[in-house]
Amino acid sequence: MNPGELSVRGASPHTLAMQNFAVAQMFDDIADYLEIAGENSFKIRAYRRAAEAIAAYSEPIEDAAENGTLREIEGLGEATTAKVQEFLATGKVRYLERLREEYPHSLLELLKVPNLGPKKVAQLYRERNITSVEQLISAIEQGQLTGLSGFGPKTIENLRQSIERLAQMTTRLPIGEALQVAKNIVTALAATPAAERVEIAGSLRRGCDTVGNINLVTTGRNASALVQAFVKLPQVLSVLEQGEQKATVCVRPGIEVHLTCASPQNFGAVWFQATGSVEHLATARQKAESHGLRLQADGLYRGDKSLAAAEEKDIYAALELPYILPELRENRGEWEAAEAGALPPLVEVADIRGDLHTHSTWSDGSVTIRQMAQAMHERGYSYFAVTDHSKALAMTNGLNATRLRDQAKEIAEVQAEFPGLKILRGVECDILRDGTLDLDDEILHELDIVIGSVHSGFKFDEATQTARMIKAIEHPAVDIVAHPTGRILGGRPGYAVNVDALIEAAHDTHTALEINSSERLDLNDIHARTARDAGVLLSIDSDAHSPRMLPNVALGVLTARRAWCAKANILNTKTTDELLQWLHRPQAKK
DNA sequence: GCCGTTTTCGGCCCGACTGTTTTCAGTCG
Repeated sequence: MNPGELSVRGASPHTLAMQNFAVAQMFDDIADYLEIAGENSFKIRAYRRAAEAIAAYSEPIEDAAENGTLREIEGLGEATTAKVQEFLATGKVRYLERLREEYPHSLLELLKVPNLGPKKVAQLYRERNITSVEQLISAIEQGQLTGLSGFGPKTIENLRQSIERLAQMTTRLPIGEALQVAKNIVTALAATPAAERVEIAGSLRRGCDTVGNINLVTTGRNASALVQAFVKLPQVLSVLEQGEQKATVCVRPGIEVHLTCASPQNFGAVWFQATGSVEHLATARQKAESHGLRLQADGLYRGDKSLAAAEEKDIYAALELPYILPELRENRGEWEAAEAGALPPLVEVADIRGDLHTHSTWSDGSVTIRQMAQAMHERGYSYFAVTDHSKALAMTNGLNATRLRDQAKEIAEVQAEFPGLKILRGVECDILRDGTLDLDDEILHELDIVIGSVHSGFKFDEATQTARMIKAIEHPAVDIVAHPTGRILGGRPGYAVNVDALIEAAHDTHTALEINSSERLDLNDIHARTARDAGVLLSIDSDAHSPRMLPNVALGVLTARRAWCAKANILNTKTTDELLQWLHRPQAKK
């Protein structure tokens, strides 16, 4: 896809947010090319910062361009401002066009292969004329890399495995991105005259952490007009299928959006079918049969007679069951629970009273503690924890004991300005390779809250990794273990670790485990369910490095709901007093 | 390329690991 296209297509008023995305992408592309070109690393960082600044900008970037306030955005200077304006005016940037003439666009895909950085990509291009992942695979298979300096047998084997893993991960879209894409289309479609109701269905509605494609269900007076409007949306790159009642389009390479039009009378039945899961539907069909009913893709039937099912609850009612929420529809016990009248009450975003994992400019966060406090206050939170990185993570300017004590002074000042918001002194302390913590006990015990995290040693075998993490869980100072499996959606799988053993240790030591709501969603729904069943408290945190990441907790809440979590299973639904009491809990630590 | 400032240019994000080397380059967090 040519990112330039996005901007031209993005001119519709319903896709303003896409402009920020497209402009940020433009700067990221420039940075990628410059890396391959071996440019000055600070120049590259300047372009990355510009990309981040625009992605983080909360208003449409074209408004800032019109108002002449682009330069006020931190990270944009003379050169980048000019490029934003050129891009908005023409959909192109000549500087980037020149880079594209020099380097094939597919080289940027190669950069996404783990263990393959800009230097090696440039080398593969110069010395073997390899310009794409496909060509790299074939070169490896045909032994064309042997003799290339820096590419020994281990490196080549690592690359082969990296490409395999990458292929597995890029076929599915992380839920955060999928929701953005879907909401954008829903908004645009809902604004067309033909639409009455537009709803998200499929795995996205069930809150799965990644989705293969996006499903939408609509009603409207004129189905074919709706389909027409859908395939003509500015986001659509190509139309894959088009009928009277449904259509499938491609909105990003590999990402399909299916639209099904339903009549208002059977909307519930169609939405139910389009939501899934396959397993939940199979059980539903069996139960329908035992009630003398038939569930089909287009509705609910008794014999040949179509029964009205305008809402999903009509389907469950026909099965003499209470409504089952989409997040539970996985055939993981929801039918039995529904029959027993024991469906769990699920935690909601509104139950979250604070955020226990956040960063500030003291380490790698992009805003000050004061700015973060203001954002927390605006969200209506009762408390939040400042948990910057510890010194082992040197790249993030991690804190030692001295700086943590200096930080305490600033926290006290900001605390005085926000009397209704409890600001906890914390740290995200690295769990070192041997399972000890990066800071000594004296400073850790001064803090209100300590998060333990793994940021190194990803290649340990399972037994070593598990023992290392249990050692940290057993440390008396550790309150929460963050992102316990280390996975990044669409980025990397987690390290090898026995999560059941971690959960057991967390249970024995009254330690909470995190559902990290950033691009990780770690723990995932399955592990979180195990933790919940074991009575381990879960903390749904944003891991925010800027205020714009705070709303991500909604994704963590979805994961918790898929794990059958109620409010009581979540640490940060506690009131401030309850939380402070918990932080002083008697710990069965060894 | 951006920023801050001493308004004209120097500083900006570091350290460990891996695999390849034969003393270090590349990648990653």
